[in-house]
Amino acid sequence: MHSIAVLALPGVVPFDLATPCEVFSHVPLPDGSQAYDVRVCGLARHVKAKGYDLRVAWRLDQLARADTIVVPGLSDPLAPVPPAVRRALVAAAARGARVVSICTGAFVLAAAGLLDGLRATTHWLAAAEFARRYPQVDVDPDVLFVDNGRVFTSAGAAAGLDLCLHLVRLDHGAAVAADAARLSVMPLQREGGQAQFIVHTSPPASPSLDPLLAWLTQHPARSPTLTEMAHRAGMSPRTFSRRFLDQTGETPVQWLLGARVRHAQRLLETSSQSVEQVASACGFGSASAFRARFTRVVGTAPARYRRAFQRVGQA
DNA sequence: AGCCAATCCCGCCATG
DNA sequence: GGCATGGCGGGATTGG
Repeated sequence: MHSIAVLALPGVVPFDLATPCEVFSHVPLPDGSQAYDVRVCGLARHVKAKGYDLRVAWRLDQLARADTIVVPGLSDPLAPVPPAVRRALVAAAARGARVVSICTGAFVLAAAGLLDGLRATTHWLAAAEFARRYPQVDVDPDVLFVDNGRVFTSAGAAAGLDLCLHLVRLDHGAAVAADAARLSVMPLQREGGQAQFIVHTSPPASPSLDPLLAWLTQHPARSPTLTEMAHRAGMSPRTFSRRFLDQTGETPVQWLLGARVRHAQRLLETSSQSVEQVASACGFGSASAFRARFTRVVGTAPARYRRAFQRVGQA
């Protein structure tokens, strides 16, 4: 089983600590077993966290055996990193372990020199200070996370969730990741997702679906057939269907419908267009088809959804 | 609700 | 043999 060590240093942000623990602890594989063994480790048994204290079960030696090491954010990112922690992180990276930071955890990775010459991200409020302290790191505060192959960094707290799900997808495929995302009630890819994270691993040898997905999200009213989409992606329809399922966890038409409904939700929330106008703006041929589809996916009819959302918005 | 035509999806299998 | 591709057929889904 893939082992994950989550590093709880003094001043750890509980939210960032909880994110990898929760996500990786609930990844059921098709055979019913759990995909990951998660262990929280610290320098000492007692760890002072932001807001409350923790008692952790494991020590720093876990970093020597874990396949993946996650470093959550610290409430004081400028706090000096103990030499023992730096050494353990360097050794782990040297033996090929995957190293991941959430939020200001990037400061710890940078202090260990693991981000030198790489692109990285951190919480946007800390990005300027980060750039000042570590000019050898190329920091980009405008993405959810950065994938450097063995080293991963994510922006503010919620982006840690995106990154954890990204790792599940790398390890076990989009279908398992989609299940994990559903357990977290979290979209596997956020709206407009491709531009929000950066992957710096070697480019895929085969043609990618990313340009097509970007084009589809930019033209929500188009209704391309599967054959058209396949042609646009440069593959045969049969191969396109397979690759699409592998990469997104959904079939092409399922994904397209989901994207349309998400777009419709946003229009209902932010515009005053009629339901009929929203329907056609989202590529539905008729308002009745739109209403039926929307209701099935969201659980609420479009007009009711808008009223409910506007009440929440005023509160 | 139900009908129909179009389209999609996915197992199967031949091919390279 | 393993592997990805892509054509085919028919049961499932979708849209009108």
